[in-house]
Amino acid sequence: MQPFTSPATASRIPAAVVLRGTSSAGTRRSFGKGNELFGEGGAAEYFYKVVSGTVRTCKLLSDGRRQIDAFHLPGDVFGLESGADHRFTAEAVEPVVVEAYRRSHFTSLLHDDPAFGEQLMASMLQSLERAHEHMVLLGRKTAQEKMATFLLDLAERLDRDDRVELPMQRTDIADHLGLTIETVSRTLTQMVRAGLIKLAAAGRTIILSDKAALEQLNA
Amino acid sequence: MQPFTSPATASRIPAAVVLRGTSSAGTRRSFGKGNELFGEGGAAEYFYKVVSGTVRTCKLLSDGRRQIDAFHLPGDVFGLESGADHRFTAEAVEPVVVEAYRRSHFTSLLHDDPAFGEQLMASMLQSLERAHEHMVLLGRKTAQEKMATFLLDLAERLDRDDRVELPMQRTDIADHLGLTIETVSRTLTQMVRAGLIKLAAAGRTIILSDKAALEQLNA
DNA sequence: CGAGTTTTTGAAGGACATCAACGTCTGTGG
DNA sequence: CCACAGACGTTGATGTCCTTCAAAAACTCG
Repeated sequence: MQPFTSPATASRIPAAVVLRGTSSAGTRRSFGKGNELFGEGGAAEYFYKVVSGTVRTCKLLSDGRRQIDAFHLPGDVFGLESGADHRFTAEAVEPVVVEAYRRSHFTSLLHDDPAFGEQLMASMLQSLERAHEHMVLLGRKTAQEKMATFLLDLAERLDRDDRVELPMQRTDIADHLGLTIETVSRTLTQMVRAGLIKLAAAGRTIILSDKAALEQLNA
Repeated sequence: MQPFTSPATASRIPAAVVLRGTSSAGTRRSFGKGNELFGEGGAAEYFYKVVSGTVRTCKLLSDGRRQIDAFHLPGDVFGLESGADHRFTAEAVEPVVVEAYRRSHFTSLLHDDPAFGEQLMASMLQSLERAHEHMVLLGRKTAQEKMATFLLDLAERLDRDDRVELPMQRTDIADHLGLTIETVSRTLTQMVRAGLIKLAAAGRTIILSDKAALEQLNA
């Protein structure tokens, strides 16, 4: 249903975001567009921090329905598990560079490098907050509201004021917002007609022309 | 839209679940049915561990739409925040006893009592996993599937094999599953007719008569 | 340029929501 | 103990937002 896109595009290594406040560095790794960083059920040997690019983490139901629980942008940490196995899949939305940390070092890191431990705690708590926020979106918002929230959030996380370059395609957005690709497309078209946004670069760039209106939809 | 239920019912203090693997204990507190433990936006001075009873944590949209992100049962930890304020509201679904920990002790606890710190980490990671699982439910499951998942999960967490005593009312279930109260009711009725469950005790007890079928719906 | 992929648009249908009324349970006071 | 009021839950009729099915348009990249 959701075939993994072809390997393609080897990735160049861009400006590095290094680990803050600690000396212990992870291993750097690159992944091409569509490649899997780890799969649901696989051993959770490492956890990751995005250096550049975008990662999606998702879960699948037996019949192929997919939920993308988050897109991870540079600086974000993901892949930490309480059990031995990964509970979701992580894939590169676009060419990605990550810093990988051994999970086994996790506990010892916590003790030896309190600063690092706190940073991890903080990023976990942030993930949790995002998850909570996203549950409101999935459970209680309309398609328009979902889209508005998504665009505003992305703009903020990408440090863009009113122009978002989408790293992901419509299918990904749909599976993130709990919609179909058609509804995503239609909702965007409606927003264009309503003057809330403008589409550019083959729909991959979105200009937030009426941010106030979008924020109102954000409820 | 969602009026907080009347105070009522003062709570008796039942068998205690104490903090495992550490000497540092929190402060014990009781809350009556419907009472607020803390509110969205309030200072996050404490975080909590449920001793007995059931707590719901929820978020509200400006127009009153509500999303209950989780029900917390005995042993569960909730209320940890990365920022200074609570990002959601916590209320007692039924009379509740909790153990409250000062958030300010959080960091020091982490250093002084590694066991406690790890336990916290683990419970945060568990929350995160539950959140991910719940996002799949909210974004991609049908009403029937949502209900099946909810019932099976609750049965497991309550250590019940095939009989669930619901601590919460239909409205809470609806706001947890991203449905309306009517759909919750209708879905239960359908399941009764299909022989998957039986209702007892004024609909507050649910007997899982065909667990296999429910698990199939659980996808 | 042309094949494949991604996105958009259209028409029709369905799952769930909304609006409305009725039934049932709980607890309180006569 | 029973009656009654208010809360909670169920059921019915109707509506709508989003999905599904289908096809065309736009874009990508060899």
